[in-house]
Amino acid sequence: MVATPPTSPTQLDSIPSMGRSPCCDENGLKKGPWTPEEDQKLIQYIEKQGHGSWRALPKLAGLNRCGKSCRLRWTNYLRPDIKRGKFSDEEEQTILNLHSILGNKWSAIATHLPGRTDNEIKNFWNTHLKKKLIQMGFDPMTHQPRTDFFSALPQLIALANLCEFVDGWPKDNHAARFQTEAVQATKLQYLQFLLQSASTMTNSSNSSGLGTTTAADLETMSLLNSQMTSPFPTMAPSGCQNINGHEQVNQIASVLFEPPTSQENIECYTMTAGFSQGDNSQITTQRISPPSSLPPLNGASVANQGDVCSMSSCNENETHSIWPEFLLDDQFIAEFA
DNA sequence: AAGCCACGCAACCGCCAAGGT
DNA sequence: TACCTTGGCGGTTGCGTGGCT
Repeated sequence: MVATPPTSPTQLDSIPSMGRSPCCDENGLKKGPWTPEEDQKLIQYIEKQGHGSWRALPKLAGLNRCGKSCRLRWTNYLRPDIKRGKFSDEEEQTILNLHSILGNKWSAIATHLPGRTDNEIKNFWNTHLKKKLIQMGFDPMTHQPRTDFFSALPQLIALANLCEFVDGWPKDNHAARFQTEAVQATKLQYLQFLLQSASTMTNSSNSSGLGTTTAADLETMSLLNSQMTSPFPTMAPSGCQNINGHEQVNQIASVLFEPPTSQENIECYTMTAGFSQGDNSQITTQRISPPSSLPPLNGASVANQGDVCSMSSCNENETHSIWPEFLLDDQFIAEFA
């Protein structure tokens, strides 16, 4: 079988020095971009003899290259089973899922994507997926929502509330649109956070490590991830409904809002997320330990040790205070799914 | 038309682990 | 056991390209 060099000779001829230029030529060995002639020599030799010892190969194949360079050229570019072209949505999703589990183990990830090289996946990650995750508010390394989200959220919400405050004033299109977008972004981030927290819990409770991760675990994580990484949360509530029982729901609250652990009273911060619905209800969250530089919004409260931050539906004008317990019920999930 | 800049990607570098002597 | 060789991996670099001003 003859491998087709992905870059045609004419293309290469027109590109005198693609990629990194030769920085030195230790031992007189050539470095830098491969020419079509070199590619042909390498392909022909490996097809006839196999690569055997990479160190010995260059001499035997008549190439003035080091073995390492030959191996790299073959495995990343000339190998006949390499799949070129854009990554499909399925491949992208696979990379995201595997990266959330394996991290930057590109070679391990590549074993799950036939025809794709670790180098290609790595490049795709660095140029596309990483940015995509960042744009969506996720830390690309941990796949968790960025930890600076809640510290940035109050400003966002304060601005949104400001718009509400001046509701009586004539609102221009920009202000109205900003408020809408702020609310949308808040909703998106919040729901993604919920899902990710659920995913984390599922992962940690069902498996103690990679070696014990079951197919069911992977399936669950994959499901949650696929919901999480969609451009806008249109997920069905089923992902959350997998979490059975009130106790686990309260664990989510713990993860989300980090209840106070000290004996001292801690200032509580009220975040009005403003998830306005047709029935005029809102989702209101209470958060412990606000950024000290920002004043509390909408009526500060004091939380005692053991209090669990709350999130519940309430009417627009209801006084916000510490709720006795966190309740994430199916109604909420369904309401905002 | 020219300059600037961000992006994509091939290729190199340095390190590490495994296997052989 | 220590050293050497080899292959493999992840991080990084730097050039070409295309879009924008």
